[in-house]
Amino acid sequence: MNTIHDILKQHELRITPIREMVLVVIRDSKSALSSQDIELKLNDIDRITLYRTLKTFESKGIIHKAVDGTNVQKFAMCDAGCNEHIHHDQHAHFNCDHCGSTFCLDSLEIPAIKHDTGFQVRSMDVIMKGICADCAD
Amino acid sequence: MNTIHDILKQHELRITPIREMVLVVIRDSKSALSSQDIELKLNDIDRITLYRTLKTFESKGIIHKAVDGTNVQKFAMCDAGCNEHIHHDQHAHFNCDHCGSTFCLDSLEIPAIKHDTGFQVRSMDVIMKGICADCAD
DNA sequence: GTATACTTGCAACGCAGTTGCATTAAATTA
DNA sequence: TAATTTAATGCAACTGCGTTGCAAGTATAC
Ligand SMILES: [Mn+2]
Ligand SMILES: [Mn+2]
Ligand SMILES: [Zn+2]
Ligand SMILES: [Zn+2]
Repeated sequence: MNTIHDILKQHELRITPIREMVLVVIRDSKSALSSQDIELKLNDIDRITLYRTLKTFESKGIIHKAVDGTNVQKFAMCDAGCNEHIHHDQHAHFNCDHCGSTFCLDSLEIPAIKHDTGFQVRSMDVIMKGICADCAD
Repeated sequence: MNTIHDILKQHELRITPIREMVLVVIRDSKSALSSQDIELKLNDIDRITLYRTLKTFESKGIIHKAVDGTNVQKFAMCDAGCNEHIHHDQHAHFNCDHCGSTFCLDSLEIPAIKHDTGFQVRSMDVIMKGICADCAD
């Protein structure tokens, strides 16, 4: 099993109360979270420390940015296999027009799109917009 | 033919020197432009006026945002058929890792991606990252 | 030409995110 | 367990992109 403690260890990060709390919040969320989302769930966490914590987690392959077309960064857990060197989070993201939540669509297969345009594609992001399952009810 | 003058008229906008200048810059650019990009090409244009001009153009269907995964808005010309009510700019965008330029890939067909996830998809953005044709040389 | 409605320019502001630096705390070692 | 080392934290100040309020200026319609 992968406890929060283990995850931090595995990525060679010091175990601190802030890191544990932040990682718990991200792990237990169904949707990707912004820095502010997390700030609201954790009382009295320092804004700057939180930004730095997120950057650290991202660089270590613990979390990834969920590109959703808004101008606010949102983060979600990475695959188990991600690390400092390799991020393989090639899945689409869904951003709800109604509630603003952003979800990872891990299960969704992104087809390699053909192109003979002279552009060398190295990675791709797919952003879907619409109404999320919760808001559809 | 569609002169700058005509485009503004067709979208029921007053003809002003600033609007003409800004639209010329956007029309003549191969890549999507940020507010700052435009500011640098036009001497002494007021920052705020420029932002408002871009918003106006966007709302009228003259230009559209080129979603490129950066946190800076970039704009490019719309299809001839876009207007106040209908934007149909459903094409991928390419953002160069090397020079940072963003290009519309109008010719590129975006396949409807299958999904049985409970999410109602209304629109989609595709962002490709890599090396652009110019930087590949 | 005059009236009207829209556009422009300036100042001040809001918000997400960053940088510098002193203080504090986790891990290592003895 | 205590000393040492190295990294994390917290505060202040700052940057950059974009917005809002308001007074002055200008394009358009009559
Ligand atoms: Mn994701
Ligand atoms: Mn485009
Ligand atoms: Zn929703
Ligand atoms: Zn390039």
